[in-house]
Amino acid sequence: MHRARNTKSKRAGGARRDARTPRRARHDRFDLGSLNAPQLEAVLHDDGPMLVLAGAGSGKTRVIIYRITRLVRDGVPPGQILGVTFTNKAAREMRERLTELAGPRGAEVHLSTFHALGLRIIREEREAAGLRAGFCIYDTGDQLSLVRDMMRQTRVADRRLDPGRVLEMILSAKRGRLAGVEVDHEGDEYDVAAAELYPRYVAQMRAFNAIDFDDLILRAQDVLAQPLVRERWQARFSYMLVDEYQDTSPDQLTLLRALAGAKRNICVVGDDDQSIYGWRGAAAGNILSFGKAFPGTREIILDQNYRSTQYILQAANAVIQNNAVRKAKRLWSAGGDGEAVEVVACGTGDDEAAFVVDRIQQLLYEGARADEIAILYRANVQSRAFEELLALERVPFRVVGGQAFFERKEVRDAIAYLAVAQNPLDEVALRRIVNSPPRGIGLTSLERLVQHGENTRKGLWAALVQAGSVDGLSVSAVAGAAQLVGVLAPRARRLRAAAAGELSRQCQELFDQLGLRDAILTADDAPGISAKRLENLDEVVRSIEMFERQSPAALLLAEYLRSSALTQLPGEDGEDRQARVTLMTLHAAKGLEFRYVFLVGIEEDALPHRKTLEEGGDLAEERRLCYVGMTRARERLWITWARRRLRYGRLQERAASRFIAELPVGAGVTTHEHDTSGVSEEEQDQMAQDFFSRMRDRLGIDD
DNA sequence: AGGCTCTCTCTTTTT
DNA sequence: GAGAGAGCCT
Repeated sequence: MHRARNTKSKRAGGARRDARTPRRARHDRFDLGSLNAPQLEAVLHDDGPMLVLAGAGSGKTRVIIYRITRLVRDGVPPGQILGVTFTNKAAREMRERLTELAGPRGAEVHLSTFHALGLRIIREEREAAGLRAGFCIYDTGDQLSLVRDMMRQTRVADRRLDPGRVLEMILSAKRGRLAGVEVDHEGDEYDVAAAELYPRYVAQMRAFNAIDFDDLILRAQDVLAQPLVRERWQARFSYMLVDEYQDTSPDQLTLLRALAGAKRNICVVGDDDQSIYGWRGAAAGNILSFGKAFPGTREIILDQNYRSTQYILQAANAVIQNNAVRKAKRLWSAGGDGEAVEVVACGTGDDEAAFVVDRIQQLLYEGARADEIAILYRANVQSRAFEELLALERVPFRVVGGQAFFERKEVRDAIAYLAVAQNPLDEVALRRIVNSPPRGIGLTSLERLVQHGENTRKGLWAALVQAGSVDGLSVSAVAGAAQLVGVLAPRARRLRAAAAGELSRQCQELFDQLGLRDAILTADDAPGISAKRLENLDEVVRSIEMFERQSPAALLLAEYLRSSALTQLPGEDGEDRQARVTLMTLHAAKGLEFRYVFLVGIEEDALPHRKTLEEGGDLAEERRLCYVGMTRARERLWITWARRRLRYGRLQERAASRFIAELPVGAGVTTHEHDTSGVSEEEQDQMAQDFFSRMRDRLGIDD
């Protein structure tokens, strides 16, 4: 095995990269000879369950694509193959690479997210799933609105309880298919509130003909519990492949088992060391006990890494091996050692930002592209200091994630109008739009209408239709209701029946008639803002057009609404040709790779996050997060922390993360100080060395 | 109904 | 220190 030189020129680095990243090659040609032994074994495996433990950068996706292509080449009808991913993005990527490798037949393979798969089953088995036609899907925002409304209405919890937390409790009871929420501690307001609201939540969802994201999995599971239905679906898919298996929940596993049936041709691919979504229901245990769920499982380990240098892998391995419960594997690479991983102790948060931005500028000066560089952190707030300095220094950058997407009120409103047109029982949507744009129906009037709707058992929409006979409404409210009903009712039927080609036009007309554009223009936002919001509104109509073009004609509106709940509308800067430095959370970075990576703010309370430590959370998951971050780096990795940091408005003393102490300093990892507050270099070095020997002592690690 | 001030908290996030 | 949300005031 040749050892690439560590220090030499960019050219060497470039050539080496080409040689060892065949999986990213532009035109991947089907060539079994390009696979390593375990990869080949996974691709050639015939029938029966298989678990592929794919370490970071081990060519995981490529194995999936190759396996599918191989099955198709061996005569399996592509329509009989089901590939399941977690995100739309992953599904899209897989589709592209598959069509490239397998040709047009690759397009016939079913690739979908878990939730889209659930929806498909529920849609086709709607009655068995206990739903009426035109049912709608509630996203997290809708769920929260519902919980807030319920809290207001029942008064059970009108004090300052966090609706999100109440919702979380309701959902976890629902996931566990419990009859109710248990009141563990007599006095606990949250227990009491959740116990009271749980049955109401279920009843409301039923009344609104709505299901939430969890229901997509749970109801599909219910439907498949019926033998005839199950057999039908089992017959449809003869081979299943599941990506990112470490992120599956127990419910998803149940669904998979039902689909796999007696054939058990199920291949799951994942990495227990990259399980970082335990907090949202993923069961890392799924991957560890896959062999129990499917006896006779063939287990394959992909531990050859094609991404990072030896030093980076050694450092990452050293950290992750401190996790007690994991599948033993150790990433290795045929590449060279590369440059040492640098741990940088900074004086303050400002020093840290200065160091990172300075290094970035140096890299750019040496010819690196900005999009080969990433700054990764635990929590979104940590991006601030880096954003500011990068902006000041005019280094192009983009911040991934945050919220932004969510709060496009005008988009949500427009969609809510369509949702009501489709399903007048959808009261979350109806409440949202009833007074937006303003029609004189304030909170008091709305509550009266809701009450009337409940009393008559006909719902809010019916109450609006007969607003004239509802007690205690103001004249303006009655007029407002009449106006809303007058516009929406006659259009609703035509919208529901609209075929491809007319739906988008009709929506546009509806929006105009409702005065959505005017409302945006009248609102006294800054001119730039209202222009943006108008654009967003147009974007809605455009997305409907897109949908019309690629969908079969029947029930277009209902399908559009459901699919828009499952796929985020495209962000603003989809196509951006300029190379930019990427700033994002460690979570968001999973699955990506960069030539140069800065892991910043690696301090106690931040990387093992305070909350995890306090709330008896999962320290191992924090360590995996660190591992995920480190393994994003191809060539160079910096890990930085600050001794003092301005937080919550005050200067805080900080300690390096315990994960830093787990690094093999001296063996491909170097440390140094970056403190501008006037300490001499010798002192700084001494401090760093002292720090590490103290840390090692404390943790009982040999030098 | 809307705007203002006070108070509280301060992960991660896809579907 | 900053943003969100509740409550109070006009």
